[in-house]
Formats: sequence, structure tokens, C-alpha cells
Amino acid sequence: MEDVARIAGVSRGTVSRVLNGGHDVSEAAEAAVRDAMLATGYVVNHYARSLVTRRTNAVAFILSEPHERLFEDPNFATLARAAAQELATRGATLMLMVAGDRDERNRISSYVRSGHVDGVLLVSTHRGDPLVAELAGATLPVVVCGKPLDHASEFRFVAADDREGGRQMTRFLLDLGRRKVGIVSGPLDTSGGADRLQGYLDVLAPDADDSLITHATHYGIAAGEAAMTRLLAQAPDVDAVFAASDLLAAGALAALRAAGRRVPRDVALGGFDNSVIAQSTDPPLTTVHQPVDQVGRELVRVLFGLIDGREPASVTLPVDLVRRASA
Amino acid sequence: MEDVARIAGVSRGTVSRVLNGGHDVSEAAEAAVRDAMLATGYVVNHYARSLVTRRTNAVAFILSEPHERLFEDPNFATLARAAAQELATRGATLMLMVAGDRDERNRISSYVRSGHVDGVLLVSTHRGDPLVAELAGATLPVVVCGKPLDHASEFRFVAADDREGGRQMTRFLLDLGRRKVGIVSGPLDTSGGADRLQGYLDVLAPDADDSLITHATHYGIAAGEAAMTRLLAQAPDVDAVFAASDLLAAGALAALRAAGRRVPRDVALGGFDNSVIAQSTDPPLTTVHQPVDQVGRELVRVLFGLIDGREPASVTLPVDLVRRASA
DNA sequence: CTGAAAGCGCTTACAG
DNA sequence: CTGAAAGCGCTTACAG
Repeated sequence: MEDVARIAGVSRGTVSRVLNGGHDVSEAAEAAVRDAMLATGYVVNHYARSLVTRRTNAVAFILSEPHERLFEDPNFATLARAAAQELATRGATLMLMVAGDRDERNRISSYVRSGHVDGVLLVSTHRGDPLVAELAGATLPVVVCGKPLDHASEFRFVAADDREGGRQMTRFLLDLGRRKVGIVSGPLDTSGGADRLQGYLDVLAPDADDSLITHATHYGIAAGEAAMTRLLAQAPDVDAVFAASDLLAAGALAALRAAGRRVPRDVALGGFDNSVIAQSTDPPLTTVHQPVDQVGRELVRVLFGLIDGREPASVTLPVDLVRRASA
Repeated sequence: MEDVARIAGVSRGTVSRVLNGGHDVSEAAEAAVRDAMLATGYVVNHYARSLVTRRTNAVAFILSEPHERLFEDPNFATLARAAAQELATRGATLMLMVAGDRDERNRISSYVRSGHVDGVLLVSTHRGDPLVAELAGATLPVVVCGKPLDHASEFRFVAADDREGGRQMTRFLLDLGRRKVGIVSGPLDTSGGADRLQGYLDVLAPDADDSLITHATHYGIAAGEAAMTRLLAQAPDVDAVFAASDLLAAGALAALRAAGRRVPRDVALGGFDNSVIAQSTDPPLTTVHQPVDQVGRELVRVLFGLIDGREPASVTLPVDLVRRASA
């Protein structure tokens, strides 16, 4: 910077001003500085800048989930990509952090609360997540992906409309003429799990039948298979099933096959997510599409709203049903 | 830090020394400083530190691929997680960057070369990737995930043993008693694509038959389906197929079904990756498992070797065949 | 073992 | 519009 100033024949203060928008700088001075920057190949030192501005231009993307539940959100890669790109257009960068156990959680919690990032994107939290509680107490800008289950009033969030998705799928199965529509719901300690079940109940209640409802322990193929097996035992006459994720649906498919039920003929099956999985099963899944890319971008937009002191609203994004062969 | 020093009754220099390992500090002084740090809730400012040490404790994880090829590496999420965790144990953090088009590539290239990160992890590159060329010229420590196709001698890499995996699967299909073993290979401008095909040829040459070889345009279900359809036209008597990824295998499965071939009875089918997809197809896929977690950790270990000026060797990790129902 | 001092590269009132 | 100066919070020879 010293060099640039010398070559341009101005002071370091002036160089700094053109760097920060060029306000209060004459055109001649600005041009001279820009030429000098090109000539020297100058690049700012972010650390020096952060030291004085107290802005880091970094955002933490915290994946808060137990290690064994790797595939809970099959769209995590897409989400991280979308957020990273949106961040890049704003000159910020995404720092990926995995809070898989208590040690990691503590390390991350103190890291982000010590001013190393401008804000936090909190992904895949469960009810009772200690990280949520700690962040609720902090002054740091935080946006949650999915509707928060705890401290809901303290957080802005961005979510797909899980409940409406649950309604759409349930209605769709009913409109197919099916009479016994069951559900393999996800774990109820996640907002997606609870809301998709709620959507199902919205449509069916007060006729909902407990024997048609079953919960998977987590979003995995094996868990889906086990849950579907239970459902079949409870309600042998089930003729349609809404599985609350594509992975659960893949498991349900295996259980149905094992029981000799044809899909969709004997049992119509619907999934949720519209992930790659939905296209790889046989038959391919009718499912509810979540706009994951858009969720990633909105997450960043809302976070910057918070950082800049505006008061951004939480956002719920629409979902839509994609019809394939399973129902 | 000023406060800590005052409370502990020492100078800032001494506080800094205990922060950096406590060398050349008396026990009494160290204890006093630690107490003072606890009392004040002191946390270092990384930016001030980076400003003087020239170390950023940040590593760029660059995903270099065109936007439309989202699922090329179905294990990207796992890879990023593993790397982030390994980085965390070393006090560093992972910055995720997506180089999807020229603009993004330029921005990222100049960012990482301007000293904002200590090193780079380069993921999912293709032959001719301009980013690889630029990074080859730079002095920055770089480790490539997968064997580099260009500037190979200039980079350290960490890869799964794709070629050996190709051999194992081909041999396995042959040992099943199949006579016409075909391949749906991946795109040849990726190291995985080229090496898996090479493994197939290692086993079959000089008897390899061109009509049994087909290439998918990218790692997608639709591409796998199209390639399998071509293969069936070229070699109607094919009785086994090695699809170079699980996604390609899922597509091949659809094509085989459409052609009325039963799997594994008429055609035995093997995949590659052992991703979730392999468990969701019907039948589930016999496939080659890649130790993605371990690749992520090794990537970081090798990078730190480079950063610390040691001369770490590239590493190739073993793969192994997982048998399921498709072959 | 310890302190005083210089310096890392920037930004931002302040005075003009 | 511009420059001189202070200051952001640390580390690290240097001298003792």
C-alpha cells in the first residue's frame, strides 16, 4: 500500500479511500491510484483490514448432527454450494464447521462467539441441540435452516414448506382413490419430521388412524424399511404410503417388495426431497421437490439483512409435487 | 491482552509467549497469565495474529466443476466433512469455494494466491481445468483429490485406487462365469474415469472387445441409461457390466429393465463408490467401496506436510469390493 | 526468564 | 478533496 501511494503520488489514506468506494477522492487521484495498483499488482491484506473494521467477511456454516447420521439431509452438498456462491458474490466466504460431538460443539461455539465470523448459518439441528441454546444467548447474527424447534422466537429461519408438502402428497394419494393412506414419518425432533407429519394430519384428521402412522428413528434406508415393516403389521390393508423422505421411501420400497406388495399397484408410495435417490429406485419415486438451491441463497440474504441491521423476515419457500412412477 | 497482562502483573510479551506454547516462561508467570485469561474471558484476535505471523489457519476447499454436474462426486459432502474435522483438530478451518464458471474461477484464483489461505485442497478437477494450470504456477501449497491429469508432477495428490478397483470388479464379474463383460465407463477427462477403464482393460486385454466398451458423457443416471442402451445395441450378448459409478449403474439398471434383461440373472451389474445410491436400487448394487472419509483426512495431512516444509508423498488408498444382489 | 519497542497493513476521525 | 497520525491486537527479535 505504501508503494501504491508513493507511485500514485498520494498518501496511504487516499489509497485506502479509493479501496473503500472512492468517496471524497478526486477523479485524477483515483485514476492514479488505480494505475498504481495495477502496476504493483497490489492486493489488500484482509487481516489488517479486519483488525480495524471488526468485519471478517467470513460466515460459519455449521452442520450440527451426530456423526452417524451422515445422510440425514441428502441435499447438504447442494445447500453448501448455493450458500458459498451467494456469499462469494458479496465478497464473503463460507467456513464449513462440523459439530458432531460435544468437543467439536464447544470448540465451534467459542470460535464463532469470539468474533471470528460475521454470522452463522445453522444447518440440520435437532430439538434440544445445545448449540442452538448457546447461540440463542449470543448477540451474533444467526439464521437457521429449517424451522427452529427451540428458541423459535429468537431466530430468523429459511425453510421449505414442509407442512404444505405433507398436505400435497397426502391429498395426491387420496385423489388417486386410495382409502388407507399411511405415513412413515421422520424423527419428530426435526422440524421437517414434525411438519410433514402435521401436513398429513391436516388432510386426514379427524379420520386419522393411529395404526396408519409410524415413525422412523432417523432418515435412513434401513430405518425406513423397519418402519414400513411395522406399518404393514399394524395395517395390512394399507394401500398408499407417504414416506417423509426419499431415503425412507427407498427403505419402504424394500419392505413392500419383501412383503410381496407391488408399487404402485397394491400400494402407492410417495417420498419427499426429490433427491437423486428418487430417480434411482424402481419404480422412480413420486415425491415433493424442495428448492434447496434457493434455500441456500435465501439463507445468505437473510443473514446479511441481520448483519446490516435491517430486520429481515424469516422465509418459507414453496414446494411442489413431482410425479413419477411410484404413485 | 493488555488487561490480561496487567492483571497477571506481566508484560504483553509474556502473555503472548504463554499463548504460543509457554516457552521461556516461568511457571509462576504462566499460571498467573492463565488465571488472568480465565478471569477476563480473553480470546485471541486471529486477525491481529495473522497480520504478523503471515499464517491464516484457513484452507481453501475448491470444488472445481461445472454447475450442471452437481452429482459428479456423490461423496462430496462426506469428503468436505472429513476434511473440515481434520482441519479443526489442527486449529484450522475449511473455506468452501465453488469454481463453477470463469468468473468464479478467477475470483477464487486471485483470492487464494493473495495469501488469504495457507493452502488449497483441489477437488473434482477435469483435464484441462484452467485452475489447475494457474495453481501449478503458484508457490502455494496445493493437494489434489484424485490423481491429477495435468501438471501431474507438480502436485501432491490423495486418491482411491481407481485402477485396482476397476480390476477387482472386472475380475469378480469374470469369476462369476460371465463371458461378455462390458463397461459403462465415466468421462475420460477425469482421473477416476480413465483409471477405472484402465483397470478393466488390465484384466481383459488383449481380449478386450471394443463393442463391449462405452463411455457415459458424465456421471449421471440419464447418461448411464443412454450409455447402457448403446452398449446393448453394440453387444446384445453382453452378460455382465461394470458401471464406473453407482449413479451410472442406476441408469444402466433402468436401461436393462427397459430391454427386458433381468439383473443379475441375465446381466450381472457392478457399480463403483458404494454411495447411498447403491443401497436404494433394486437389486442393491455390488460395488467398489471408496474410503472417502479417509481420503478427506489424508488430504489435510499431506497439505500440512507441504505447509510445514516437509516433503510428504502422495497417497493412494485401497478400495474393496462390496457384494450385494446385483452381481 | 522478561520487558520495552518496533512493526505487521490497514482505516478513520481530524484538521486543513 | 487530502495528508498526518493514531490505533486496531498481536508477535518477535533484542537487550538485559
